[in-house]
Amino acid sequence: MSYLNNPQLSEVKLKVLNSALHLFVEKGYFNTSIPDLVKHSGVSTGSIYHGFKDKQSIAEELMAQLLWQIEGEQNAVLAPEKDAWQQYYDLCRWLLETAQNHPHVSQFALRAQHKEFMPELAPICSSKPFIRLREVLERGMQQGLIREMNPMIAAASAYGGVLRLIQLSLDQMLSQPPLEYLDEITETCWRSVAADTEK
Amino acid sequence: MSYLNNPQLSEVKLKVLNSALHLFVEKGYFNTSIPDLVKHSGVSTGSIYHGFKDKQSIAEELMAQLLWQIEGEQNAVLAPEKDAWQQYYDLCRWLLETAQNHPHVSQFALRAQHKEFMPELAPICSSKPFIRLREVLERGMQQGLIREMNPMIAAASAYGGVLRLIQLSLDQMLSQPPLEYLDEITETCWRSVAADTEK
DNA sequence: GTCTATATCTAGATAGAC
DNA sequence: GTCTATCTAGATATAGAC
Repeated sequence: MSYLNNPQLSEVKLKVLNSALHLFVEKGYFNTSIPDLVKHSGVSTGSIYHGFKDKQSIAEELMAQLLWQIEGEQNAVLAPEKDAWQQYYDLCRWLLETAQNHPHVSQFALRAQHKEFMPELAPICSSKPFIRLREVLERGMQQGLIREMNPMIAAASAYGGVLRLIQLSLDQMLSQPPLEYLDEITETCWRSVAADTEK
Repeated sequence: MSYLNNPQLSEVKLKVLNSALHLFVEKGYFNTSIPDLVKHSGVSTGSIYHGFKDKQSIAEELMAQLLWQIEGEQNAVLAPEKDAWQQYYDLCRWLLETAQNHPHVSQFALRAQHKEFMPELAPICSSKPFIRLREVLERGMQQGLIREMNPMIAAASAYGGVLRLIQLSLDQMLSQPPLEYLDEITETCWRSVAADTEK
């Protein structure tokens, strides 16, 4: 089952967007020509340009769809009654799951240099899903589970390790699939921001 | 003073490489044309192609020069007599310094999707400087300053936060220049891998 | 709405004078 | 070694039949 499956979208648009996700990640946006998309998707040039204004708008619609789907999944993962540690753990599991089961999605959302082909798009780190990652840590500070500190530092430290691990995984630098490291990486990263429980 | 200044290189090659660094980061490799390089460097098309085989080899030589220079600086930073914490701290200061004083260098080395325009280049995380980052942590484990754990996890956690902070800085998401966060981010990230000194 | 055929343009790369 | 002028290929995008 492919990741993109918004029933609002026509069959051809879905085909094109799925091919775009595949090819943009495998070859890069600029190395992917419209004829490449035609070949991979089975949709003709004319139909592509009937559905999309130009090549850039394919990337933009792809990004919008992915963000929409990511946001939905993230909301489903976040159970408000849990404490900050549990929320953090669940979010990290979801991040690693996505990297494992839909590596192209992670790669496009996290690694692509969007500025180069979507100049007016806001950077991914100011997107809703990234903001919610930070919010979990801020709740953790209010709960006393995380020590008081600069929220940006806390976010960089708590999620930086996990995101770095995902990048290493996408670069084939790990011997195991990413989820294998879930407990070890979350416990390790959490220590960096956790309040001292000793005293 | 520009970052690239290897006296082995001819004046024109240096001009071209410095312009390439600037333009590849500002506009991206694929959005930078040879005429763009001509305009920015003041070197003519003919001279560029006299010095370089093709556009790709400009990027390759740029990367090679940067890695060579980075490796030299890293060696100068690493004082072998210091303990692992001090080495880690010095390396992080050097990373943040580079991001602050030569953001284009950090951006090209850390963020560019090299695979897309230099297909046969090894990923940056398997380069010598990245390996040395990991070695410092392994020495830390031998010294008992870092708890025993998967070296990849340790590296992802200890450096992931710092690298993440650098990315946020390059994305203009921080209010202060990166070096301002040096102590806070290193102490925070180090906690994640530090051995328990209590017992 | 979907297709094929094609127009147009710009990039990378070269030729050849100096 | 450096320059200008130019070639050529392949990309995006369009036109127009069905």
